[in-house]
Amino acid sequence: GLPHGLDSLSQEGLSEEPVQQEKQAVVGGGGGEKWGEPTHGHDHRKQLQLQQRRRRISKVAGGVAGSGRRGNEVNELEENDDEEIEDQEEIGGGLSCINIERQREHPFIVTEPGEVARGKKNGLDYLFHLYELCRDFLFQVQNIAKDRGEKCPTKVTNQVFRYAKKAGATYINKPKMRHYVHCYALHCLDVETSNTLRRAFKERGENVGAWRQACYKPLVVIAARHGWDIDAIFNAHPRLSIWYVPTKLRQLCHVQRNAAAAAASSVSLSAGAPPITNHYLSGF
Amino acid sequence: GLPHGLDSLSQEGLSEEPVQQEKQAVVGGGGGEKWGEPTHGHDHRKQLQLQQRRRRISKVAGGVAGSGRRGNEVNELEENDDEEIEDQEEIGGGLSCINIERQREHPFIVTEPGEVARGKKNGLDYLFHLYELCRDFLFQVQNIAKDRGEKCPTKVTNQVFRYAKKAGATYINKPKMRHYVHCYALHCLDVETSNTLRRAFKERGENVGAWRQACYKPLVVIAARHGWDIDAIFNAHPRLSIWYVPTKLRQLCHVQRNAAAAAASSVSLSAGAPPITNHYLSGF
DNA sequence: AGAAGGACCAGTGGTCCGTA
DNA sequence: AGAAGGACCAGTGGTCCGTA
Repeated sequence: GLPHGLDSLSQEGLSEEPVQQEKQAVVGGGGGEKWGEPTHGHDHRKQLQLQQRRRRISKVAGGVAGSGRRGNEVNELEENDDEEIEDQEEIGGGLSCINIERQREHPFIVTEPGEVARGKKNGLDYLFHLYELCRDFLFQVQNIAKDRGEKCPTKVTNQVFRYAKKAGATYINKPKMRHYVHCYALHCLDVETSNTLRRAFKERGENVGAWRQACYKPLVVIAARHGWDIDAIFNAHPRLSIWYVPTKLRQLCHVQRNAAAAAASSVSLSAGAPPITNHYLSGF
Repeated sequence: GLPHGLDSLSQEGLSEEPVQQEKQAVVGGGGGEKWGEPTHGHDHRKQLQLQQRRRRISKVAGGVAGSGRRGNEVNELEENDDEEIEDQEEIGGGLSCINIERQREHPFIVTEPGEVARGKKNGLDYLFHLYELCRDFLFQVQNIAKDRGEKCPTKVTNQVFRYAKKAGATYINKPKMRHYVHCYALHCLDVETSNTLRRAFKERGENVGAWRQACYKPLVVIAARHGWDIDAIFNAHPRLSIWYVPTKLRQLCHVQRNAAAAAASSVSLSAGAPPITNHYLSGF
């Protein structure tokens, strides 16, 4: 296994207020492995990031709710959905609209296994740790749902992200987690290869985007060994089964399966035919 | 099992045109058990049912599509989604907007196992048969998805209903199928009880709604025997696992579980306490 | 009154693109 | 230029309620 008991690191340019960011310490399951306070971010007061393409009015009400119009057959069961996790403090309410906190997480850099990122960066062990946190949040949402006799999610859904945010884990968000799912998948399915890749890309000084791209190929190789069924591969792994298979990974497996089949059939037609190369996976 | 080779019955007031309603005979899987031409409906030319609360413009484009904005990383893969199942003929296009065909299915009546409904009615064997048809349509959608390397649905989703409609099975629709899922569940899980219930309700001259309501109780009893896990019960059954657990059934199981637990604990407190009665399940 | 189903709607999966 | 994530959008699950 990897060394996970990383040291606390300097929190440069961070934490001007006691942000409630470790409220998820209450999380059940994986529990106590205190994750060495990485260089998060989101504490520095800064210009409010005013992305207002349309700016919906909704303040994202309810919580672990069902969708659609409510049935009224058993309506004695209706509950006013959970505000149990206390509200985040209102942002941008009063006068000081200009100078309000809303900082992003520090960007990831390619780190070796066990290595903690320096400066305003986050390392890959921390990235993978976020996936474990999401898993814990899913477990909590599942327990609440079971307790209430509601539909129980099997995957990390919007509902889980909403729950995580309410619990104070503001550094978890859907676009980020979905972006790196396949990297986490490689880490789960073949740590050796994942670690080797990390070391190689760090040594070469590659950026996170290049490393992320490179994670696809070994996954496709694994898929090939399992009859190209990437869904089955995800579902068979206890930590991976809760994540949706990323669209691009699914497509790559599909393309490669077809390419492999075409190559095989052309070989069977003319025994000396050259293999068909596929350009999606070149560049590693 | 039940006698499924029912005789063809008179098609009173039906079929003025060769409606393409048996196009799903191409369906793979369960195949050939020709289901005795029940008194469907939807052939009689009648006043166009003009439900226009808002009347969306959309003509329900694409088919087995993914949602959201398309990724452009592997965009050579983009396909123009399936119009493979030919379009239904345009309805309400020209002059004769008034006198156009759009009839509903005949209503269900409570029939015994093996009994075919008389007159402009449909029987319960036919109802259950529709669930098998949906299963076949799901298989087809799954095969197409696998073939294309797309996400593969495990349940009867909107996509499957859309596919069924395109395939000409206009008598299949989501509200109907969802409405009677728990009746089909009882039929799957305990045919004996289901058949007994049908005979009893037919004899008493009860309507379909009353029979439908009565199907809940035996299911809750089954759930009690399986630790109240209605999801597990559905998932364990090959024909049932493709259907979402109906909200009301889930709620009833939840309420009954709590009631049973309360009763048990009150018994353990004072051995002679009266059982707590639950009114959701009375009336059977 | 009893029932079939078009149409609606809140919340989903998916990811783009304005932002820093 | 590289990256984080708010916000968007097409299509979903769920079922109401205008209709016959």
